Amino acid sequence: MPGGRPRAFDPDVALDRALEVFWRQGYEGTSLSDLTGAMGINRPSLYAAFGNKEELFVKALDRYISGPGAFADEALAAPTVREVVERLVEGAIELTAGTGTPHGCLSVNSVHACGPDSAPAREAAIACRMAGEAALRRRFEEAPDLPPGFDPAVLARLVHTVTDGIAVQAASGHTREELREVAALALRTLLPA
Amino acid sequence: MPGGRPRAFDPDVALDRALEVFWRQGYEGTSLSDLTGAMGINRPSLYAAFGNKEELFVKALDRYISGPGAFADEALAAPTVREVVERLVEGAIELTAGTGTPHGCLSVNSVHACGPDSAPAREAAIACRMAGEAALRRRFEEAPDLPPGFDPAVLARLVHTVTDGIAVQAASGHTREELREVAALALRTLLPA
DNA sequence: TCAGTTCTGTATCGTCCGGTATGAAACTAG
DNA sequence: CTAGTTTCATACCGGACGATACAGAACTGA
Repeated sequence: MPGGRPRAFDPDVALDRALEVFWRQGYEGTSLSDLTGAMGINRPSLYAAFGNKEELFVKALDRYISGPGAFADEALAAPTVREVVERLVEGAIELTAGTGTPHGCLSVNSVHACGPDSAPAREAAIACRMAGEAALRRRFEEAPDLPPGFDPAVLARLVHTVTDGIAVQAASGHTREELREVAALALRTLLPA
Repeated sequence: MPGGRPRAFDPDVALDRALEVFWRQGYEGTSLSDLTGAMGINRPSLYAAFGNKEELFVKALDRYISGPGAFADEALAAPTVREVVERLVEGAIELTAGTGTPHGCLSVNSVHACGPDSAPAREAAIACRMAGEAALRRRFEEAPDLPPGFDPAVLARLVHTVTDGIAVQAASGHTREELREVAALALRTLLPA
């Protein structure tokens, strides 16, 4: 029972590099050469470690959700409905228009990978999005401070719609400060303090 | 001075077919074979009539704006700020989640075509979006009924953010009815009647 | 030392990509 | 009918795509 030749790269950092490329260029806009170049490995190593382009994307998406996108789950623990929404919106702005990371949202981006060969990546992104929206709805359903006349499911969908819109605006060049103004107006009209 | 062999296809119809393909599959997800197949013409005819893939996309985007997307300009003529917003949001829902057309928004979709070869298409989409947002801002700047405490530029950006979000939601499978509930909540909190 | 195993590097596979050369077909003007 | 012009249809271009075969290198256990 042997050990074999050891890996010359760290799969975790390689996956982080892959995530960064998918985030910046989208699933359809990213080639294997882009990936191997950024990951610092060659093709057979990529296939041995991550399967293929689709599986690598799914792994990168998981890492995106549990890394840069972790604020979304954490926000649900905030004590009030307003704070939950506030932290979600602010987190979305930081995620999609912050410094040091590509502009836009990997998940929103991947929803728009609708070419014939991109169905698996697209469906993985949609599944993530549905799960996030369902969690937000459940949070509102159990909220004693939900304002009267607010349907939990509709509010969750509206918040999700606004964060999606923020991601699109960030991807098309709006700055963090511009989006903060938008978020402030949305918050003060939707849930006056 | 001659006439030459007459065209065997109607360029307007062919452009509409191309628009439909770009709308459904995105710029990066659409190949020339997809286009020629849907347009019912062959490659040299496409190049002679429309230039190349990029130029064809820009022409299709123009048609999208002046056709299915014409509600956006028309909405600006509504008498009140609230009606302008109402018509924009309802038009966005109909455009992106209506029947008989692909789900999602061509312009929002194209913002996410961020591969190395898609820069021209992406920039054309962004230019369209900026022009639309600027027109909305000017409409609000000249509105006597703008509620106090509302910055015209920020309101325009927020409305645009919501319509962008609606497009993303539609692209990821939400129905027209679900989005109507979202729009109703957004409207009644943002601009109470 | 050497068989057994795993990874690396190169070179390549077949396919599809966007784009075009070429020649026949279909028209107009004389 | 012919010359000139434009479009159509086929067949093809070089290159990039995602994915892999293969051989040598680097390790473990005996």
